[in-house]
Amino acid sequence: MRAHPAARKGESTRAAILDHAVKLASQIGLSGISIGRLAEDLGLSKSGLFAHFQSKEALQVQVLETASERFVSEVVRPALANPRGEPRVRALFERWLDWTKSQKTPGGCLFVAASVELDDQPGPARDKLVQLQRDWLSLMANVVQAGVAEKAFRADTDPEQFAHDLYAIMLGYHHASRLLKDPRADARAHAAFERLLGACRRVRKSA
Amino acid sequence: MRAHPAARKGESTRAAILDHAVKLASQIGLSGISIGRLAEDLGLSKSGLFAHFQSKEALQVQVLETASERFVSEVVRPALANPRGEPRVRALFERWLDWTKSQKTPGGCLFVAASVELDDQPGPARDKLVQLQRDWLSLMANVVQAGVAEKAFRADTDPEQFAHDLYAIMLGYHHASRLLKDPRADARAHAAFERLLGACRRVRKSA
DNA sequence: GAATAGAACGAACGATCGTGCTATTTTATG
DNA sequence: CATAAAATAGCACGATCGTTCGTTCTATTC
Repeated sequence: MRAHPAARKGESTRAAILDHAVKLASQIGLSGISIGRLAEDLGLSKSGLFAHFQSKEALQVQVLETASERFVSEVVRPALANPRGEPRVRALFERWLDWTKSQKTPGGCLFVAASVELDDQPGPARDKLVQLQRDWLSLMANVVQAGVAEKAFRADTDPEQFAHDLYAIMLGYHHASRLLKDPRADARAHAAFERLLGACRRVRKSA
Repeated sequence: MRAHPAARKGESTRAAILDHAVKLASQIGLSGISIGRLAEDLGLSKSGLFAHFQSKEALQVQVLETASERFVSEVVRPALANPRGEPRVRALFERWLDWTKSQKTPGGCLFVAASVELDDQPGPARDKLVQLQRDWLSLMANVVQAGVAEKAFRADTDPEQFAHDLYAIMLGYHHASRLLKDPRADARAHAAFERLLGACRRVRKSA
């Protein structure tokens, strides 16, 4: 009677929907994506698309999850393949920069957009985002902490402050490049990064 | 016949509308504010409120202008009253921080929200915002430049980079405090600021 | 191929959006 | 107080929103 658990033709369309939704959300925001717009773009019916999710809220959460998985595989995992200490931190930063410029999110980093959008809107989407951002920040802090343990960085380095500052650099880059279209945005971000990194190197190049 | 140019009872309601619209926009975004919502909150009719502006787009632009005027009178002008160099830069930063926490914008800095929201949406609102942000950044750069000219800061200080980095600190603060509700957000921002300032002080406290 | 479960559709719902019109009320001026 | 003008209300419009329902089409399994 009960069919074997198989049967997953709709899974591919679900993936296609989420893929496009991530793109769209990066441009017009998480709450900006509408079922109707998504359906039209993908050549589906509103109701057919809606059936894949139970609500728009659930869709938004899944959009965040999809973006997170992609972030892990494109930024985090490759960066962690680098040797501990400065190379790993540098790889994190560079891949993070690339992620922001990725065509997969033509509107810039989805998390940046969602962070501002959801900061005053309680609900499952906000909760999911906060969790993801906390994870990301503590991952960065851990990477820095490992560098300190290896004596690659000064012992008085505050890993959490480092992670916070690195995030701020990213936000500054986003602002300069996406809103202001500043051609020096890249250089600005790198300069800020080098200053941050320089402040916690062990060897003080004294005078 | 033609009444003297006087007659300005509607001017006060217009101000009240914009005042509330700024509050609202800081929480739910510039495009989140709806005519109906504004009218209901203020006890006006949709059409009556709408008549004060020619379009929603015009309303958004005026919201930005209103916020800008307030920013100038609450942050910029008082800060410029401080002596050139470090005190003035420090005042800018502190007042900027206070501005973000102001009850007048319960959703955090309106410009931060609008920056992310409008970065991919061409139109007059975006144009206005870009102009305001450019003005603000160059004002900060000028203040730093004046400090350099006065030998308060190192001669090789890049004023525009400083302004960019200061903005990034602000964005990081916003992220930490508003989204993550991090109680250390304030301390983090101040630590970052001191590091930024320390890097361009003239006297190197060598080893 | 018959039976069955999953996927997609079409139509409709109540609500809200921005935006016009036309009255009516309120205000300022003579 | 009368009058002209400005400010606001009332009503309606087309569009779009998220969501539901019942049906149809398309796979999968026997």
